[in-house]
Amino acid sequence: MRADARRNRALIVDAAVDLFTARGPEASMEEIAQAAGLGVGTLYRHFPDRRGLLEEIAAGTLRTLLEAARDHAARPVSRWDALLACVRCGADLPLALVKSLSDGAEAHPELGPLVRDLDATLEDLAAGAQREGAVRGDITPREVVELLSVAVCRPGARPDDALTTVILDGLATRVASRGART
Amino acid sequence: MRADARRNRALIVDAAVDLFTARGPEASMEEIAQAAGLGVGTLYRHFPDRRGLLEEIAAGTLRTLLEAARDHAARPVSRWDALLACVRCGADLPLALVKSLSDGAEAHPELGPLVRDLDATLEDLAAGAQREGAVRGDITPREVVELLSVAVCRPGARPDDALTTVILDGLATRVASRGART
DNA sequence: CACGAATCGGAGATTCCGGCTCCGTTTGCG
DNA sequence: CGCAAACGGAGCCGGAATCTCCGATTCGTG
Repeated sequence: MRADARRNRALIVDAAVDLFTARGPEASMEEIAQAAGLGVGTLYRHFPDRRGLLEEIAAGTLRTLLEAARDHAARPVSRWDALLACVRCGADLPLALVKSLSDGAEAHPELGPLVRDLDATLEDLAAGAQREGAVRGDITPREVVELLSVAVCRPGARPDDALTTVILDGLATRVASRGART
Repeated sequence: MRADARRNRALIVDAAVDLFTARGPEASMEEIAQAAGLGVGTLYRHFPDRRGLLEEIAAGTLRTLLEAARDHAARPVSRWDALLACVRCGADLPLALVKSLSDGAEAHPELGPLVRDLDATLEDLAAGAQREGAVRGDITPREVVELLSVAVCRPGARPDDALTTVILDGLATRVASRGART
């Protein structure tokens, strides 16, 4: 593969992540090509079609996050800390895009297993955190994970912005005396 | 206006609220007509175009909520309770739709003032609740309102579901001893 | 440096889809 | 009963987005 081809492929992926994150998965191929500073023809030589591009990005993101989650889950730290670590990991990934894809009706068959695995891993951590007494017990692990994904799967979400902080605090057991998150 | 015409108009509005809420403001006129059990022609006799329909629904919703907010603000209750009352009021309104409209780029000029007035009223309440010590002081009133709108402006949001409960708890000052929200 | 192969660019053919119209048919209502 | 108001939905229209195609350009190697 020629050097410029590889460079351009990366430019396309970067531009696509930006646009998809900013404007949702219906950003046009034209826009993406333009944002990458390339022609549409180039875009289509690298990816068969819009879905191909979306799937490559989403699958990569999910794989990264899943690996990170399993990695943290395997560490000898509290389940709550492991969960927090996952939240922090998600910060630099285009999760808003992934969420809108997996929410969106059907399609994207290859994403299903990844989403399922990730959910299972996170729900496991959530249940553990509840058993530890770090997370309130009056909601289901599923709800804990959903809450966290609301916090994290927004365009521009940061692990220490107001929404995330408030959700994490709301999730924490009242009596727990974890240090201030400021 | 003939009786059936009035009835059909109501059917259209109901169907449109449902569809717009469920699928966002790009639901097609065709779908709406079908969901209302009517033909497209009928829809277009009642509303000039898609935007007209959207605006009528959104403006009505905003007016209802604004009036309720001002009403609660005028009552001699704590600002926090007034804010909670507003959240509860929002429960039966199609706020997800309104939010996606006012977020969505430009357009809809007549919605601007309503949104501004509503925001001002709510931020006022939020600031008051913070002064009372009911709401944590480490975030801005603006952020408080944004947080509440995240809680409330979702399809299917209920004032006592997991996300709303967690956000309200996270918003509340830790030391405050408000009664349990279960 | 020169040449062939790989890559690019972007105009435009094509397809698709939703908005809106139009007019023959039906229905309320006095 | 009669007529005006309301309805229905097939289809026209315009625009938008996808993807193709081929001449122009660039890489990199002998």
